[in-house]
Amino acid sequence: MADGPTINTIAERAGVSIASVSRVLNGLPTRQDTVRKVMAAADELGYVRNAVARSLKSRRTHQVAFAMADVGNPAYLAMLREIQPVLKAAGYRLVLHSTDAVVADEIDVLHSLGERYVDGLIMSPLRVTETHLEMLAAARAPVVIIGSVPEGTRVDNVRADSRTGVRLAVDHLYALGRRRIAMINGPLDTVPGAARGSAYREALSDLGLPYDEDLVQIGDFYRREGARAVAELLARVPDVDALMCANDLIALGALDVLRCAGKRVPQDVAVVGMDDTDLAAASWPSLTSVSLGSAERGKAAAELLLERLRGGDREPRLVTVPPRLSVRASTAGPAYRADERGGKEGGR
Amino acid sequence: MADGPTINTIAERAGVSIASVSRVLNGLPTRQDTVRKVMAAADELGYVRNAVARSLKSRRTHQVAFAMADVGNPAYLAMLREIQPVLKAAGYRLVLHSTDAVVADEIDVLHSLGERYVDGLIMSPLRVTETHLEMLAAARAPVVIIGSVPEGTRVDNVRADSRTGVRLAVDHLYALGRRRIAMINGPLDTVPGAARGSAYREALSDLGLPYDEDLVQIGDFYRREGARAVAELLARVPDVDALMCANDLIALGALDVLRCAGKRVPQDVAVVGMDDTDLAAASWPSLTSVSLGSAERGKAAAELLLERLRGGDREPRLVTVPPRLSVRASTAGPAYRADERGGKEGGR
DNA sequence: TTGTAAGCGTTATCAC
DNA sequence: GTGATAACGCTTACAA
Repeated sequence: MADGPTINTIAERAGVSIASVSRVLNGLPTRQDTVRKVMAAADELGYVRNAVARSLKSRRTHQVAFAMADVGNPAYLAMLREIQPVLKAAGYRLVLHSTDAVVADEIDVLHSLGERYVDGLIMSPLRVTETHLEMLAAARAPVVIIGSVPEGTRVDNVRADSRTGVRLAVDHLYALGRRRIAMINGPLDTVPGAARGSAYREALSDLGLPYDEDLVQIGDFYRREGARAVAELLARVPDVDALMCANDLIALGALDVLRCAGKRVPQDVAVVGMDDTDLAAASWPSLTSVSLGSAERGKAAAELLLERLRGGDREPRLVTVPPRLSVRASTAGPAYRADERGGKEGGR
Repeated sequence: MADGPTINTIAERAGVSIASVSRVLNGLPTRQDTVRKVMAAADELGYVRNAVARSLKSRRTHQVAFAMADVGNPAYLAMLREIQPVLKAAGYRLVLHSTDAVVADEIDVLHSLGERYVDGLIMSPLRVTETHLEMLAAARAPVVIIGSVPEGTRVDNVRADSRTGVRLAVDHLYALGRRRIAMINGPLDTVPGAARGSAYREALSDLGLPYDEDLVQIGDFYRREGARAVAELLARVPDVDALMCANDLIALGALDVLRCAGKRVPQDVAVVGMDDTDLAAASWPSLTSVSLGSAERGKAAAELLLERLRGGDREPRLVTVPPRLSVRASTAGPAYRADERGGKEGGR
């Protein structure tokens, strides 16, 4: 692990100036003879360009940061899976931050943009505070936010349409004859929690169903929390006939509890998840889920950022990705059709 | 997005030299008055240290790369989930590479270590070639390999014990009375494929069972490939009574096919997966799976690397993580006990 | 305690 | 074409 060779080392060995070395290395017009000498020296020394020095000079790091709320959530991983190859193809490295949905950590990431160790940032905050907005406005590098930001925020923004998404699900449940449709949500002070909660209310009202507070249970976006929430709900409303869960993890928790409680899914209680993650296709019964287009959002975000990095000094853009309902056994059963499975996975 | 302030800007504004600014910023002994002036100027200007310039000077980037074979494989994600916080706590950023198990990409990553954009690398190659070994030997920064490397390779190495892992599974199946235990494996030229294949053979022989080539089916480590492999196997050996699958994705594919074929799991065919990913707990029937300690391996790798980065110029170390069998419904059913579920998930 | 100046490894602008 | 030389933004002797 000795000190690597620099252009100085090469220059000495090749008997030319560092300027010439740099020229050769960058393919600028140079006499053939010089080229040969430099290349030979570089080869022999096993020279590799120092990325840090280049960055200092060029003011570009060829790195992009992706700050996700939670490395454990398959929905964010789906984004990551799309972001990674897009950036890679464009010659950018990916710096991964996990903020664990802690606001302070997100602010940290935003602040650290000033350190200029990345050329841009894709961030998917669970909550958007005043501080977020201030820092966004002052950001010294382009940022793309995945998730809704307040109107008028001057930032590239990719969002899901959870309103339509929830409506797809609720309409589906309604069409199946369900009338006591409960909502198991995450914290209401999160962006998705708030959006999905109000979308549920709206969807019910559009169907002419009453909004019944007893049918709403707030937990958190984890499986165990979901299970707990559903247990509470069941105790309170034993005759619930459908669960609209704010994400797939909650829905899996719901399945656990329903099974324990001896409820049949979907005969007694139909269950819908959101995000349409790999888990939805793998679970039993396989889970009907609303895809909010995590993958597409990731891809769109990466592309917006690249565009910006390529110098586009355009107006901030808003991309909205349409939702899609994947109907599976947890609502459409009991007949289970094998061909509904196996369509979602991809990776090893 | 104007040019940010530098220590020069601050120095001017505070009426001191850049050296003083640097001193204050680094907490070196300085007169109170100077400290105040510098801090005030820095505050007003919204100064943030330039990480690139610091790195060039200090020769440390405070970045570590993790090169994983496949962002889509939950086993690698489990590693990532452990690696991330360990590095973060130590003040390192995580640069994520996905090599898609392409050897050339892995070599690229190894090569790019010479660019010195990271202080170290954790890599989990699916195949280990001569080139890998050469580049490892010549690497200009510390590397930790997750996965087996040949004896004598001078590199920190964290490995799973797939031999014991496979044995746990095969013994379990044997104890359940299964005698026609098939192996559904991935490519034999991969590190895990080779290890798991020979471990299967050994486990059988130790149990006094014959090794029957008909019972071995090679596919790939994906769900769909797993399904295909199992379909072929079933056509050839209809009376197989147990499937030892080389990973959970393959096992999920197996479940798909068995269901289609009208086989009951586990009554007709018992199924065991490997890696014990989240999917194993979520699937139906829930999947008995051998944990090879992905999470622990990730953590161990991160810790080894940090130790090395902190200057330990010690001998290369080998850490082996013990496997653990998680018995679930796909072998122990049909009785399904709800408390077997919900124990594995964690993230949102 | 403070300022001057020399790097860190590049790229890029000059004269020659 | 090529070689000095000056940045890029920072840290750190060394002098004052």
